[in-house]
Amino acid sequence: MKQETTKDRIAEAAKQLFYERGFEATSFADIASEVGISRGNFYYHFRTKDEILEAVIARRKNETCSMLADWQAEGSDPVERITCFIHILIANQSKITLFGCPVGTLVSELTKLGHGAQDQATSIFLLFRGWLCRQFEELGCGERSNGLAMHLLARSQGVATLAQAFKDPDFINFEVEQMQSWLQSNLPEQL
Amino acid sequence: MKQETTKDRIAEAAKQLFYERGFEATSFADIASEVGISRGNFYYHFRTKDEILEAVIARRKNETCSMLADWQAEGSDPVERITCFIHILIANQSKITLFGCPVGTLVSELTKLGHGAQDQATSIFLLFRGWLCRQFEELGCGERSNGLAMHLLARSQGVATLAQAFKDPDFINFEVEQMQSWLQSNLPEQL
DNA sequence: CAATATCTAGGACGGTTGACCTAAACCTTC
DNA sequence: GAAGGTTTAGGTCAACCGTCCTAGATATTG
Repeated sequence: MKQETTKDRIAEAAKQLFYERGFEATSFADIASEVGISRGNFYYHFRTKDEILEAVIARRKNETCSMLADWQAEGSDPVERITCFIHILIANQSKITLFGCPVGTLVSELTKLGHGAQDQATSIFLLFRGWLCRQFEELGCGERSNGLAMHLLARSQGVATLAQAFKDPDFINFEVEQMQSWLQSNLPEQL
Repeated sequence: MKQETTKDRIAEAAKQLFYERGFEATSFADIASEVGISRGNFYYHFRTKDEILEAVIARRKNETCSMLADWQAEGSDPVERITCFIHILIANQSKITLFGCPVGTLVSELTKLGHGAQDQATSIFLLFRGWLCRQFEELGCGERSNGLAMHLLARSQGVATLAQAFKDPDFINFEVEQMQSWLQSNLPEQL
């Protein structure tokens, strides 16, 4: 692995700030001061704000890919793997309570801004959807697989939105349990 | 009823624009040109942007209140009333596909901005939650009522978020059906 | 050490924003 | 139709935005 470049540090800081404050509300100056560099230097690495956004989305996509690959390796059972997905909500509980889902809120903002990068952001959702779909197929859910994947994705989004709105991390625990029992009761072949 | 004042027209236009483009991304000039008045006149009616935001939220709260009251009047059966709630998703299908849920996206943006009006916006969610909770209580769900209300609210939010992300209005129909069958299978006393 | 490529700092630019002010136009009600 | 409050139009302001430029610092290589 290469050493962490300044460009990486900028992208990482931007990722965090876009998540916490939103894309539009985050200025060059905000990111620069967060990284501890001047705005001019900043401009050397990224010429436009859209370039930063692209880098941030690419970063999130890479992280998602490797996370999904990890889960694929860990659990031999698709049910276990899907459980891994459900548990992101708990792993990121406090951040979600403060800022919602990083992907969902970004997609929503970009859509409202009419920003061209909306599709790129949505493609992160597509990664999850495709991966989940494959898990359900492996479980023998057949044609229903894609619908089940979307359903699970939607449930997660709803939980994140309400947890943020009501500033209630416990709601996440509550709903995660329900999602897991839903998963058990939706398998095609019961024991 | 009083005649529609300029102040009302401004608030209505702001409500629409805040929904479609977001609060931060909407400027005074945008609203003024939408209403067809000058920025100066605009400032006469609302001194600050926060004042407009308050008016917009108050407007949404009033609309929500009267909508809930209407549902209370129409359906004598709590199940029918809850069905009314679920069907907002279909009634606003195309707008939701374009801009998401007006309440959810606003709350999320205000939270990220650290805006003081976040609680006011969340109180719209509270109206729905309280009303739904009362319906479930009337159905005899007892202590579970609040959890069921939150669950339904979360489901709706998730559906709105994904429908917007994937620009897929049909997903709304698909999930609405599921929510209705969920409702039927969660009643305390089956026939 | 010299030469070159890479990185950094900080200032300057047009443009837009929310906010504010003043003067004119529009109603009332005597 | 005069007086006085209400509404409107449009200009001004400082602050900030994304963008761009240049000169100096630092690192790399011959």
